[in-house]
Amino acid sequence: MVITRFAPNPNGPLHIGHVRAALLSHEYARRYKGKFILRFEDTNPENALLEMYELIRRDLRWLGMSWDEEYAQSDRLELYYNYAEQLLREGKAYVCICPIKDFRGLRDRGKPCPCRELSSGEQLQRWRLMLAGGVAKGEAVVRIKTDLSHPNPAVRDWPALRVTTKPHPRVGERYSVWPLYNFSVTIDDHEMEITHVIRGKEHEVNEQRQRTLFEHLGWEYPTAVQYGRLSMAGVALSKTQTMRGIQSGELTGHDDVRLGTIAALRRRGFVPEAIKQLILDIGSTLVDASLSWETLYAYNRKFADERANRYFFVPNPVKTLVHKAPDLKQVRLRLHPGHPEHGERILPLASEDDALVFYLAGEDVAALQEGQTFRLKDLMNVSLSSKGRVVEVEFQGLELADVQKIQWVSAGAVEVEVIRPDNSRELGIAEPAVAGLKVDTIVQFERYGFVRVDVARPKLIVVYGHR
RNA sequence: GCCCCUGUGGUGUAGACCGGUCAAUCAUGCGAGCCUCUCGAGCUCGCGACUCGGGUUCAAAUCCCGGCGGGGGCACCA
Repeated sequence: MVITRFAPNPNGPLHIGHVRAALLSHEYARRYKGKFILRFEDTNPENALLEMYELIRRDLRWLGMSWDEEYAQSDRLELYYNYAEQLLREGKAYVCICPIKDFRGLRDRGKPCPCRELSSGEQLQRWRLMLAGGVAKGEAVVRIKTDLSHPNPAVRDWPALRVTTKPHPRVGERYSVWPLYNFSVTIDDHEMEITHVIRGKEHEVNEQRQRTLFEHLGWEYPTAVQYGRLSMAGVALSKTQTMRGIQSGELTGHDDVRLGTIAALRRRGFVPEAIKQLILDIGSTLVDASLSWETLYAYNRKFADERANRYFFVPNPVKTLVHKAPDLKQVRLRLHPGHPEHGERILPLASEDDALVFYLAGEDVAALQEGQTFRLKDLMNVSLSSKGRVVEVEFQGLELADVQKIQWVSAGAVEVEVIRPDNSRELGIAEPAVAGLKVDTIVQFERYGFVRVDVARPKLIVVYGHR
């Protein structure tokens, strides 16, 4: 049976790069009717954050993933201790108390450090002292013995467990000896009977380290698949940078629209199917890929266009008077041009003296020439008389004409604030029907773009997704 | 510096393991047109690539060597 896992460090929000590991692993397990495991790799009490566990689960669920088992490595310390002790007893690991500089000097020359030569009895003694809290942070580390002539110094006698005294957000001060990444991964991948490990190529050296431990324990290494780095134009994906930005207040949170986090993408109205499809299409080549926003938009449009109802939104509105128009009170339009079953919306018309009153987008007005005929979309043709502080136009007819069509707002305008992808704000007004929109709804503002309702009350705030 | 990986159109990919069917797939992008009362969607046509040099071979995108380019790692982080 195929068993895969996604093993995030709960030290920050998931971004599109992490999702690649998760989605590929999940998809592989599901495709072969196997098992998918979620495992929190929270063995560094220094940076694990309690709120991230649920945030990560939420992102995974949102993307349509489900897991058959869930673990947190912070619950499994005794297990790691048992293996550490076994390795020390069998002479396959040792407790090193050398200053790190000295150790590296020896390692780089392929020489053993004095600790490596001690008997297993002495190793166990040191180990018990570590466990009992008799060793300060940084004073001792358990190392796995490897071939000291390995061509890559980075894999020689790598560290497996260390002392860390900071309380862990989940298990508090119960432990002061914590396993390091390569150690706990190896133990868990074997204990959980993982058959396929899918991960980024930054783990290439780690894989070599982990293989040495699998050999010591007589275990078989799972099938490993690696993929290259994923970057997005103009987006910092790094967790540390993200967390720093949030702490300094430069970013509004883990869902700041400028970020490439899943939370940010969700906020901008990307649908999970689009993200999933894109990631699966990118696949798992070892070459680094730089994703363009255009591609992400294209994937999202495929889904969003079908679902999103249409509304008129007018940024930077300019008051416009239509003279000689018939006395119309309202117009009724479809919510979605291709889906009559979505229903209709009503746009009431305002009048002032003998004229109908509209609001048009400032940019649209600026582009119009005097005398030019254009169409208030779905309503009437008009021609521009003059552009003052108020724009004056003259009614030309109701029948559809082959002229430019622009959206408009008349009576009952609703104020809308749009959060742009660079986190700047654009203000405008929309037709009254938007007042009933619920948070999270994705709609299309015609000729403007797809937006997602971020806040419904008291003021309507939407986040811009894309054209 | 040392260890390792990788190079197909603007972008993302298929093909490479098992050389010929590849004058190279699909998507996106861009251009033209059709359609649609959106600058959105849909449809049609078009543009655009095997990093370079050598070698092996009847035959190389595919195998080998070298150059150049890109990336990762060299943490008592994950």
